[in-house]
Amino acid sequence: MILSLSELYEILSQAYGKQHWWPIVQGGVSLYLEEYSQRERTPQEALEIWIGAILTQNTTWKNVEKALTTLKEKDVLSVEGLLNCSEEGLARMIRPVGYYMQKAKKIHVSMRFLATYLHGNPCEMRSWSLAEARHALLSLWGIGPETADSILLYALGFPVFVVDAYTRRILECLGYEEASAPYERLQHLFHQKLAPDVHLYQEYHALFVAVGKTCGKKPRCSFCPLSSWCRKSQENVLAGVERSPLQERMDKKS
DNA sequence: CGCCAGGTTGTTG
DNA sequence: CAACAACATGGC
Repeated sequence: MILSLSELYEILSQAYGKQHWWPIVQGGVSLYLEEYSQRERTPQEALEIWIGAILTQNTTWKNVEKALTTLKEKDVLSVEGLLNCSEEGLARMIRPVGYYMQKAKKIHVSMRFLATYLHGNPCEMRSWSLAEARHALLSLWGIGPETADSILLYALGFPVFVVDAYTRRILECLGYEEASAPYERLQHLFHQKLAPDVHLYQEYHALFVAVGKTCGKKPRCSFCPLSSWCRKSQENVLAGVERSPLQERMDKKS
């Protein structure tokens, strides 16, 4: 039998502990505070999460941290502040995240939306229905399903499950047929099997990222808490796919 | 030097 | 609708 989604959560939760997502950047470092799960995000925090969700598209968080730090130093991490920057100027400030021209434009599009429909306050979206809010986000250029759901779940506190590349990879390793299904179908699987609990969804997605880092395209099965349930683990050990850094150097020489 | 990272959009069969 | 290119920096 394959692991149920509830069992999977328990295993990851015990292996990695509380993740306290989504982080807020302060003094150049990311803070993962317990209080985030005990109160609603402030408008300022919600905006930072919104921007961060765009910046982190196909990029490491470390680079997003740098960009957010620069935006704070320049004191432009606000709807008005960002709209007062030219897209070129904004692009320069977020350069480390890559795709900076596109992302600068994406940020402007979102900020114009916030200024026009929400008085510049993302938290006002909490009075919308989940369906309306999600539809509005997806209509914005630069916001796809994962970014929309990250904003809904982490900035606004809607009970939506965030699906990402790691989610697919892990589920595939565990033998789930749905792993390659379209985004909404995979999301439906989680909504169907788990209670609509915001805190659970926030932690669960963060845990997928945590375990996903040990199970990249270079699997490190010996450090993975899922190895005994994982299809690939056995194959990798037998086929010698998992290499130590030393072995990898040897491979390159020959 | 090559591959990859908490995706999205536009183009093509 | 699936497959693919383009977008681009930083870390290992």
